[in-house]
Amino acid sequence: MSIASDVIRGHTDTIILAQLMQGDSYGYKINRAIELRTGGEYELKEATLYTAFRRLEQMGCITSYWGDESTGARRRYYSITPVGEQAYYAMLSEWDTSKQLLETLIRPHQSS
Amino acid sequence: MSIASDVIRGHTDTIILAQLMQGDSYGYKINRAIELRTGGEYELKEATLYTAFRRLEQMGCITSYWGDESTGARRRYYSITPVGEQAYYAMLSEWDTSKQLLETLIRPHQSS
DNA sequence: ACAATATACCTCGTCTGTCAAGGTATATTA
DNA sequence: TAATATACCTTGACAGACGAGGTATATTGT
Repeated sequence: MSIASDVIRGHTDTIILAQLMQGDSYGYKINRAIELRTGGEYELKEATLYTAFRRLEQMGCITSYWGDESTGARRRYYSITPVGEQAYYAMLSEWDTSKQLLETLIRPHQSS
Repeated sequence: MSIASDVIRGHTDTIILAQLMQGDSYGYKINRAIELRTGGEYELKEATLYTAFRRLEQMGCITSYWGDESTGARRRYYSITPVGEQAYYAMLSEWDTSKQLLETLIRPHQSS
């Protein structure tokens, strides 16, 4: 993968919450959706993904339940909570702020 | 500080190199310049800053030398190398790519 | 029939970057 | 003479990412 993980780091939660804003989903599908949306350029590592689920659930941002698939592998579905929605909007807002800040700091500049 | 460090994380090196693209400078001054440019919204923690200097020097991106101040505290100046300049441009390019990618992934969207 | 692949979940241990807390030393200002 | 500003530094803890490993079911190819 071409994108350094340190640049994405800290956005994993936002990415997952963005997916869950569309409705309940499960790990594997979320990762496929991410892959699809980025044209195969990016996907979360499984370990990262499931770590994030645990973290988000503990923060009260998501809840989970087992699907009732009668066939195939079992799926654990995740649902975003009101707390999660709030957190999501806050993260979006913070992204906008820090994006501006970074643009200011990393572009060539002169004086001071 | 209002900006979550995890969002900035991974950009420390780029920020420092951007400063050094303007010419040689030293730690304290670089941090003051960052503070100035962001209107006081952001500054690197000292431990982070000096860790980054060590890392960048080891990567061959910067070199350092002691200033010849006859008064006041001694200063260690840093200079960006050709390797560092190349790395800087690569980081800028990666920022553009990952910024696009993130925009795609974190904004509200429908269907998959 | 059997292997390979896809779907789907999970954990453990390591690595890396950040940073709180602590330290040193000199110069200026109150 | 105490506080603040300038200027450097290290240590240890912490958190997030992820490589490597594991389990189990369903489908597809040969």
